[in-house]
Amino acid sequence: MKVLIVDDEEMIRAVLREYVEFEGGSADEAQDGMEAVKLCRENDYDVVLMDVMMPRLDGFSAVKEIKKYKNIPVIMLSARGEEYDKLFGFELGADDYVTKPFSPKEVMARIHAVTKRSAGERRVGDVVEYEGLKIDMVGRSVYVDGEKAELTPKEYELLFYFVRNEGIALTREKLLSDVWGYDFYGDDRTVDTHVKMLRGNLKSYRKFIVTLRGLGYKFEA
Amino acid sequence: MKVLIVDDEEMIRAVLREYVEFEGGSADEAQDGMEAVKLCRENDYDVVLMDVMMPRLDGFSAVKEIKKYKNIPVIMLSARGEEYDKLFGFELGADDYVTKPFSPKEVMARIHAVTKRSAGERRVGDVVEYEGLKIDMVGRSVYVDGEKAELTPKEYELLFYFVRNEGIALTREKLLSDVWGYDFYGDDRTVDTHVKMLRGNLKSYRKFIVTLRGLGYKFEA
DNA sequence: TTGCAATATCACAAAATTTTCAAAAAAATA
DNA sequence: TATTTTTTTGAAAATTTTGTGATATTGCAA
Repeated sequence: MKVLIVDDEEMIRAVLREYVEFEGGSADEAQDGMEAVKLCRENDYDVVLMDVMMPRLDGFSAVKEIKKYKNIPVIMLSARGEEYDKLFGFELGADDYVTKPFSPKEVMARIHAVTKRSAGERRVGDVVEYEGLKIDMVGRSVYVDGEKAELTPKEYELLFYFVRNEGIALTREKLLSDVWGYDFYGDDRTVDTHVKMLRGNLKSYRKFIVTLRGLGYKFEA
Repeated sequence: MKVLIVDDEEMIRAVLREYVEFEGGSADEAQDGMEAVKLCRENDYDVVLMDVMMPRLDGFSAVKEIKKYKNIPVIMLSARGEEYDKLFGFELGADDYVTKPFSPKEVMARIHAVTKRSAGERRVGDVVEYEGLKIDMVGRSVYVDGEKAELTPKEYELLFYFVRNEGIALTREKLLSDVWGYDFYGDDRTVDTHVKMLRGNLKSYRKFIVTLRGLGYKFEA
């Protein structure tokens, strides 16, 4: 497995490289987006780990550039809570993201996930349709029977998260920690309210969001 | 939740302990790495908060030592500016780090994050099938001859517990303590009622839940 | 700053679930 | 077979959980 690690902090690169090599992979390093683009043009990588905040060319722009000519899975580093929102604002093709601070163990798990993703699993960049419900995660738009649904940012995030975890039972805690952020300290029932609003906007397709009594919710088409 | 707080400053230990206990957890304290290693050998903690700079045995060495024989999540507490130290800690098996001065709220959030993370690593068997009985623990759904069975939360939990302990004789006491919780104060016969309901929902596959007279029940396929 | 939209909290009614309990049924025992 | 023990069952009471509307708070742009 060949990995490209893009981060301006040498220590982070070193730690990630160590983990990749420990598992028998090899890694190249780039200090910024410009270098990353250049290396990707010259080499074939199985996956790119890309920091967001970097000098010269930032992670978002680098991904955009790389994806123009090569379809390599990209995992973004950083993008916490609020930045998660921005992630969708850009027209990028990141396949996954990891919030800092991350444990290298977690990063490795994501690498394995994106490199051998099974056919049925969803990626951030997919456009999916369930009956008359069309969801475009890159364009950040949702259509209900052909009509554009105006969702709030949280509603988009929640829906996208549901879709990426189709068929999986999700507790309120899991939703709060993954959609709101691991440092969200608040009421469980906040989830309920947002589910209510989201369901309202999905009109007849509210049925896809199933209540799992005593547990939480699940997206099921 | 049981936490081990390792720091040579008594003030810091006290503050952290207060927050842990406020949230219903309990905390032990160690003044240095040596003490921490000793306590970890003797007790089971859910998470360790470990300072880096300490007399006798520093935080890194302590983590290294502890991780040799126990896989406990460790959060490093490091002073600002110790950039190198943070990452070195990661390499040695720290699961997260917090820079001083930290807000107790932040520390608590990280505690929740790492404890959830290690708990989530346990793989719940994906989908199992016994003849026409299909059980999907991840999706929290059960199918009887292709038709979805609508179970109540306790019925799901009970069934999943049975399946995870296939072929093992389970007393009512054991079931109550594991499925209902060790703090359940109530009638033994409650189990019977739930077994009845569950059997009813499993239709012809009720046969898998075997009554062990004078003992309890067993799931046997 | 104000005003506005988005987000979060809360309380309560409605709905669903869990528990209790006692009678009936079944199994074991003598 | 009669007796005892244990399990099954049904039904009501008690409890928990969810959906929703009202309200408070936050964040942000003008």
